[in-house]
Amino acid sequence: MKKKIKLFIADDHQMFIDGIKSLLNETDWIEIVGEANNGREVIEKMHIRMPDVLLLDIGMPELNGIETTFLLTENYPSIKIIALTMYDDHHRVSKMLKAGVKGYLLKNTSKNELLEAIEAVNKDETYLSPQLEKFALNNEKTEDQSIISKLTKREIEIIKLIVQSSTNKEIADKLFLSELTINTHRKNAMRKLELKNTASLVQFAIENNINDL
Amino acid sequence: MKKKIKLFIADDHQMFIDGIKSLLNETDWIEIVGEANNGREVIEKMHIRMPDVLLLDIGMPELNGIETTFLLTENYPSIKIIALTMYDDHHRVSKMLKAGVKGYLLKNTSKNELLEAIEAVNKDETYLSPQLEKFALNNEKTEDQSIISKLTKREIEIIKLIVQSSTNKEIADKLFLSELTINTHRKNAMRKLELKNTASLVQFAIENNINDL
DNA sequence: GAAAAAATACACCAAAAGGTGTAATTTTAA
DNA sequence: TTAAAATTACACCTTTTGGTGTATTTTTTC
Repeated sequence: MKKKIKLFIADDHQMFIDGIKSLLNETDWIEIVGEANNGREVIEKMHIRMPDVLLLDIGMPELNGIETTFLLTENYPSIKIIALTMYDDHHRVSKMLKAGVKGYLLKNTSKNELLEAIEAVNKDETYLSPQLEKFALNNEKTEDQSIISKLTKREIEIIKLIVQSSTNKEIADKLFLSELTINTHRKNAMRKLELKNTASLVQFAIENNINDL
Repeated sequence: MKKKIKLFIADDHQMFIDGIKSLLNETDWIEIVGEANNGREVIEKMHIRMPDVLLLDIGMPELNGIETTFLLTENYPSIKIIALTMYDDHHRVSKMLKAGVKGYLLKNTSKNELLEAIEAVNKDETYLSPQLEKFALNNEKTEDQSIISKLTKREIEIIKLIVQSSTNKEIADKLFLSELTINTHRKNAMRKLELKNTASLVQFAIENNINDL
């Protein structure tokens, strides 16, 4: 019999962890060596029994997925991380892959896919949820040609402040710029994103996590 | 041996369903008789093998938790529903209890709590996650004194459309009302919520899931 | 069936946002 | 070391939002 794969599970929903544990205990080639409910806890517990594979929910509090991944791959380069997410947030995939994850799974996939993913990343292969693969592919060549990348640094900065309910005047005061300049950036950003008003801009920003860009 | 409790699971994350199934299969007094990934599917599949208890994620697409609960308790008054949620959205608890759920569980609780909840509701008792009980208690007297409950039906309807980036004029056309009326509702809602502009209104609406209210 | 709440609609007016275009300066990258 | 991109700033003008108040009608609730 082949050697068991040592697995660590991190998710802020204990019920989900319990479920996955039970699910994986049905196999004889996976052993669960640890669990955590947030990023900080992962960092703390990881070294106790070093896992081969880490199932990491990227929507956890305290430390988010990207930060945790960076910290972990720095300290434990051999760890294979599978990012778990609820949303089809494909714009994050490349970011997470760059941060060092080997797999990217949506939670609305089935048991079988999970097992496949664990097996694949353990062999140092990359595994993406089928729904995500198409994005990853045209990602190879076009890198990050998402509409967001058209925005300049200043524009993103200003959008963040708009989402925080600041008016142009307030933003201008904060950044020591003319209110007219802020308005120009705001309008330019909206033209690039093809958005028609503040409501859609805020929506867009939240959906696309502009805030942790 | 006591009769097995027949359980139906509804959650939009297949992986979660698979986990819970495996978890519950470890017990000998629960039998899973069905599963679904959205509210509509629950309605369709429910009658095939009538469950005693329904585990219902309230954040599903197609039909949300409250709507699904209403439909189900109307057609199957004997069904015991346990609402599952990720967030500590206590302002929804009373609403869901009124809609007919017998239990309310947060996903960040453990396996044991889940089993306790299933057992309790099957005996027609009410079960709430310990974290929620305090809210339910002062809920008895203060009902739902969340700031949201100050909003009228019309105001909520209009906020939803604002979040969808509609202008007052567009909303007026859609609802066959005067633009001035829409503006009045908008301003009244904002005064009640103590919000100063569209950006904060959209933020608030998204954070508080106004959309499935 | 009276009182209260909600929905409708307006006046009047101020502030903010949004559309289009020009232009000088600064930063970045080829 | 230039060409390109980004940042800053303004003009001119329209539309949309937002604040405060009044008032009539409709719906709910006690």
